[in-house]
Amino acid sequence: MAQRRVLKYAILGLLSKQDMSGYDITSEFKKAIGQFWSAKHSQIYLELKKLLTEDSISQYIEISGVKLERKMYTLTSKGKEDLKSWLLAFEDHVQTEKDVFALRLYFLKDIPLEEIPSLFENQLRLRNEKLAFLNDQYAVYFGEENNPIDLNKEELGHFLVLTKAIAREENYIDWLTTSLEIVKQNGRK
Amino acid sequence: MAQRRVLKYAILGLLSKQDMSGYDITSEFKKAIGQFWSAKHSQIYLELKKLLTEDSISQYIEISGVKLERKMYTLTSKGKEDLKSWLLAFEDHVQTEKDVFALRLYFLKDIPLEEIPSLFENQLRLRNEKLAFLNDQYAVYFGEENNPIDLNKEELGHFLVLTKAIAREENYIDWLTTSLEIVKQNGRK
DNA sequence: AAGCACATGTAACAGGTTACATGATTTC
DNA sequence: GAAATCATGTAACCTGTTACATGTGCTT
Repeated sequence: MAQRRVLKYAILGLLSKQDMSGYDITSEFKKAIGQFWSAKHSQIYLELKKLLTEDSISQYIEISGVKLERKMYTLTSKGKEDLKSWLLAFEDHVQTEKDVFALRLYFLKDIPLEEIPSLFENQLRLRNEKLAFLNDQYAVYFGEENNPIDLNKEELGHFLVLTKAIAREENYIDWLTTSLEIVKQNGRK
Repeated sequence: MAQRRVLKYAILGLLSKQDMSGYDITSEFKKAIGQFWSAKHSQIYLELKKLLTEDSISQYIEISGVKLERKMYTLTSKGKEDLKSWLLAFEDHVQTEKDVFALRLYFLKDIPLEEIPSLFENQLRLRNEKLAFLNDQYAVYFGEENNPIDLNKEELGHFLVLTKAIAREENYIDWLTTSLEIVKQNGRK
């Protein structure tokens, strides 16, 4: 069974930290958590509407400035229950982590040899940019703090996710570097 | 821009190795390439129909046994062109690699401390099972061959994708192991 | 003859992206 | 006053999953 309604639980999880508007939720998906899940504002507003009718969240209005309305959302007790049971569920299998670059490399034989290095170099550039961004984030939030044992539970979730993202990118870059060498040597043979 | 019609190109790529039926394509997604892209048979048959009307592939019938029809598909010259230009395209950004376990960990503060180790252990079990499967595959295809420089171009694609999948799982397992220790120590403080 | 793998298809629904549409507030 | 950001929403379309539906061929 595929994992269903992940966006629902991502939103409930964000709201369990603090009340937010649809716009705030959209912004969160551009930060740390966006490394592992994201959605566009159009989808988020629809999901919020659905969560309201399901009584998992409730809404109130805040005014910014003179008349700009921010629709703020809060978890209901049902929403808290929904979130908690989702967080405690055991996964029975890992889903395919889709990766278009790896897919393309599988079809390597149809790529002219001279085109391959620039494909790798482009990917390396993108991955290095992402890694630099993640390292910046790490420095901002955990720069001085070199012992995660001192973090509170909320910070710890952020820490684990950031270190996961960093490890993932470093591992990707290592594989790209090694593979590029192999392909170059293979081509010279 | 999100990457569009990836399934189309995955199918064209598979057909560039040899003619296949919809069933064969479905089977391929259960092997190495399924680590990076997959689809259900229902979606594959629809996509094949679409590719036929677009003249990217053509169809012929093979009979197995007495009357079981296998609809075989071949790349047309248009299909080969489509595939080639997709393989040479530069990606302008890396997409979010969705990962539900990491998402759940971000919401760690809402998980009771005593439940956390079993969540990690479940994930470790799943990841270790996957790694064992991948290592088996590696042994089957590249067991004796310890020098990828001797591989031909078709085998090289397979090699790179398999080593990528193995590296990904090893990296995941390392992070899980380290993180579980951190969470345990953090909880004792 | 039972069970499993081979083989193809459709329908309903769920999830996600792009484009369209509008207006307020802040910053320079 | 222009531009960027804040803020919310809908419509059309594309992608992907689950369930339904049917039949053949091989192995034991």
